Amino acid sequence: MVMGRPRSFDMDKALDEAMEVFWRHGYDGASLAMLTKAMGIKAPSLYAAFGSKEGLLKAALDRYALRRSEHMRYVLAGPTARDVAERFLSSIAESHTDPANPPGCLLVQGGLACGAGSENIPFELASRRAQTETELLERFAQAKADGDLPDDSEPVALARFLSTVASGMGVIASSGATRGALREVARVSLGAFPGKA
Amino acid sequence: MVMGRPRSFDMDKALDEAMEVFWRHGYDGASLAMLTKAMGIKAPSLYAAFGSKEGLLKAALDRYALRRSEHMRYVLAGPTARDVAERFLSSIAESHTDPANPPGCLLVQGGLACGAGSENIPFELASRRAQTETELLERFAQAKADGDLPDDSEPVALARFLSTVASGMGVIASSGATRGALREVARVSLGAFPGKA
DNA sequence: CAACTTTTATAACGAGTGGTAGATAAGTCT
DNA sequence: AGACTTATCTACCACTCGTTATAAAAGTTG
Repeated sequence: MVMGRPRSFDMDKALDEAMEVFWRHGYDGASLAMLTKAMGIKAPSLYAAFGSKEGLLKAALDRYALRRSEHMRYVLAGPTARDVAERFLSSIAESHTDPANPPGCLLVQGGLACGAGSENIPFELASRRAQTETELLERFAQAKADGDLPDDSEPVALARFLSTVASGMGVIASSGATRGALREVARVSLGAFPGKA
Repeated sequence: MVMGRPRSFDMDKALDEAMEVFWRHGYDGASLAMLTKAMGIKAPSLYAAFGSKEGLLKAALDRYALRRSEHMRYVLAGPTARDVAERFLSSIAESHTDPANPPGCLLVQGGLACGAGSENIPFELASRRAQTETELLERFAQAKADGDLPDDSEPVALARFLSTVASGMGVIASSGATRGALREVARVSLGAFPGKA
């Protein structure tokens, strides 16, 4: 079996560039012209590699998830539920204002609302956001079973609360909120979490 | 002076329809075709009345602000700062899941990220969101001065926290979160607020 | 080298974008 | 009624959108 002409661009580098464009402009706002220019390839190469604009987004989201899974591993490894919450919000304050990336969260910036023909993108993003919430939920349910969280605590509500605050932080970060402001939100939010003051 | 042919459509009705389209599809995702169809007018009438697509958005945002100002008057009239916070979050849980409107908040759904040529829309939305935060801030600063809030409380941080939670609720509402879920988030969030348990 | 497979670049596709002339219709005021 | 002003309609503008046909280029394998 013959191999054919090898790909002349680095897929991961190209995906990082595409991720940045989607992050900054959203799915609808990211045009093929922007994407191909940022990725340094022409449209046919893009379509050969990713199938469609939506396919490219999903590949970029997969790569984004890869980054986040490292964060989440650290977050979930917190010794107590409260530590997990603290790590979760703090790491978001940092990552959402990391000057190496566009401000905010790709899963929020990517598109809450889309035009005709892109109706499923918001669902795609929402399902990826839900995954993080589920991870928190499972961690808190375990903490409750272990007696780390009080018996009257509500893991579902706590996970949803943290996930909601995280989305909110994504919104204000994209509007220019500083890292200090996000840290403050994280600190105040933690006041709603059971455990030592 | 002569008056000319009178406008044959109801501006407020048309703006309500435009608002709904922007709300559901975002600024970039709302095409002129969608807008004119929903408003029941043709493009030249739209441009004569609003100048541009962006002008139409601003007019719709003004009308949206009008609605919200009624809510905020009630919210800010709460007897204590904690009541204000409770009213704020509760009213958002209701309004963001009002079946009469698209889910979520127009100021979030409208566009956190936009394409080329619409770069100022996110700023426009952010500045309107900031207004609500400022109103809360002023109310809490007053509460602190009155001794309603403790001396060590931070009105800026509290207002920002509530505003962030509100944005987060907008995000999860647009992803299909139920009214019950939003109420739960509101209830948990209130735990971060100083005052009686 | 020659056969084969895949990627690349050029160029274009039809559809849809926001926006606008130009003509016509519908009112008001003298 | 007739002059005047403004709104509405039809048709269209140049442009961009996501996507793709075609053919040349660049490798690997026999």
